[in-house]
Amino acid sequence: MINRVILVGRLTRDPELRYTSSGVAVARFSIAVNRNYTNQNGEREADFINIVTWRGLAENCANYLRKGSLVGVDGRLQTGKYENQEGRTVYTTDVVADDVRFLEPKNRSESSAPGFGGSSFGGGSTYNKGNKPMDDPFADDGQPIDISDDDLPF
Amino acid sequence: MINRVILVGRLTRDPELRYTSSGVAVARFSIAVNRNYTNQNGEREADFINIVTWRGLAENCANYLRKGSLVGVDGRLQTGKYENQEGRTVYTTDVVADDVRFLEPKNRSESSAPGFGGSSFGGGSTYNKGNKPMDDPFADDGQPIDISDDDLPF
Amino acid sequence: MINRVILVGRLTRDPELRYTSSGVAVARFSIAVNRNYTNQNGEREADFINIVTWRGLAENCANYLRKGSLVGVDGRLQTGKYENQEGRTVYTTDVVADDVRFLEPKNRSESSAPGFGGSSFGGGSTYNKGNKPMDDPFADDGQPIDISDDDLPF
Amino acid sequence: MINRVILVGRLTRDPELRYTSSGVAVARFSIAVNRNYTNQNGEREADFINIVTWRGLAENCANYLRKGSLVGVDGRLQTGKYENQEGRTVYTTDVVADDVRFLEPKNRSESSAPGFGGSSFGGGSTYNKGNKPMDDPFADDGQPIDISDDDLPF
DNA sequence: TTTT
DNA sequence: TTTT
Repeated sequence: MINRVILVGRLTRDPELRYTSSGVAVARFSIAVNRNYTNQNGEREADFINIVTWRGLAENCANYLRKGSLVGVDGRLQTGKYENQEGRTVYTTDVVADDVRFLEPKNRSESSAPGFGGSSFGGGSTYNKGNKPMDDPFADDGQPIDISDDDLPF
Repeated sequence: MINRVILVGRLTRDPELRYTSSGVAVARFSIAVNRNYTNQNGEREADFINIVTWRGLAENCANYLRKGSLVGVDGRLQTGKYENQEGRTVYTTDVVADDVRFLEPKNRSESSAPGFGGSSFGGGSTYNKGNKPMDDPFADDGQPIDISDDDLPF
Repeated sequence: MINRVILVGRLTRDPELRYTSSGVAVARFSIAVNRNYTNQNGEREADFINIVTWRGLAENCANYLRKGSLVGVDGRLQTGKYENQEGRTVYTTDVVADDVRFLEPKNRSESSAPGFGGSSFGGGSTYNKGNKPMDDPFADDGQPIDISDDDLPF
Repeated sequence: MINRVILVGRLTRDPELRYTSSGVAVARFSIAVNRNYTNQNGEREADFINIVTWRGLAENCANYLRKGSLVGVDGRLQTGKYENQEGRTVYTTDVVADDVRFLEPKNRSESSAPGFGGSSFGGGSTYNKGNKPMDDPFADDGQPIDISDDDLPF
């Protein structure tokens, strides 16, 4: 059925990259999405949403995103549950991203995220085995960086 | 910031209608959104998402929706937390709906949801105090019922 | 960049199926999306939006959808232009669908769309060459039919 | 029915502000939304989408956005038609924005958009007659500027 | 467990 | 009529 989520927000921490036992990359991070109003105390609140990305997109996120990075996320809501230490069921809600866009100009990222842009795009990754040319994410034009995973079958 | 969720799914239970201490209606329900694939066991899984609606929309949902009703939801993700009985922090994620659309023809709903259509649209509600005519939600054309809270062109 | 459109509406005519010179299926249709308010004359207006689908999804749409079918569409906006007979530039805006969901129970479709459900799902199609089992679109539970194209690389 | 569009793109020109005969502000502009792939010639194409905003949001867009500004748009598709000079029917598709977010840090906008931030927020406007404090769009934190027309929690 |  |  229709299940679509689109968010713009900032990473609350660096992405965490893992690999499944079968070698598939998974990156997790959380973004703060500021609400468009201030509360009774004049404070701007935020919603904190967990993002999960897979495979090439996961590796790109891990390589290029840092705490504070502004991103656009296009994905789906996914719920789950597990038992915690006390045997209580904990319910989870994540956004599984189909696409993550880096919405900051290159220079800002470089200055504000030390050690950020060191690795080449997809370096050390199993990504981009296909026949399409890999775009340079730090293109000459200062436009938002595309870290899509569009070309892959799943 | 941008925070948008669009879902189509079925209510897992009847909506629960409450009123805040200041008299504002709030309806809560959960919808099952079937995933578009089957898992390893050939089963179709679903995501179960909590929906919150306010004011006139809440009352309309309470009046017209029942367990099993097919709806379209347009809203925003909202996260929160509270302390449970053991003093553990529980994190919550809900969709606060701006709009809920009833996606079933009148007749199906009547037969499958006994006692469903009894009350008049918005009856007993503070809704529709404005000057626009209230549409009959069970229109003559079998088209989806609109139970929006936003009756203005802009 | 982020470009996402989600619509629920009814087909204004049967889908039109074509094939590109390289054999790729394309289906086009238009849906009417009723606005959630009535105009000054008490009429409910609609927006009429052109939908384009490709490959397996195109064939499924052509096989299963008819004028009047209620669908959910998840896709992207795509603009283009061409020269008309008088040499004037005509600008076009379409939604290229990633996913189309059939939002009607099996029985309603059969009665209201004569000749509709005759062919088997994907019959005569090049779709589903992959290794995933094909779901019966007319499942036993009256739930909306999934005609996704998820498993394909583009 | 469900009709939702979310876009991130850059203005192709300065917004054009008009007022209806009854004094309602309308701003129009077009944004370029880059596609997430390059075409056969290695070029990155874009979709060019017309945005319409009303009232306070229109005035904020006119005050704060310029050609090249990066924005997030949350709105609905609206189609129309008119007769051109030769009596031909021209079909139009616009996005009527519920919300527009300015996705650039303050400093970048200042340097790249000369004369941009001169007027005070909503200056000369009928907007913000309500009782909520107006947020400074150029806040101290470099966060994206909120130029919403919906300042209420629900 | 929260960003700017 | 197209942005970076």
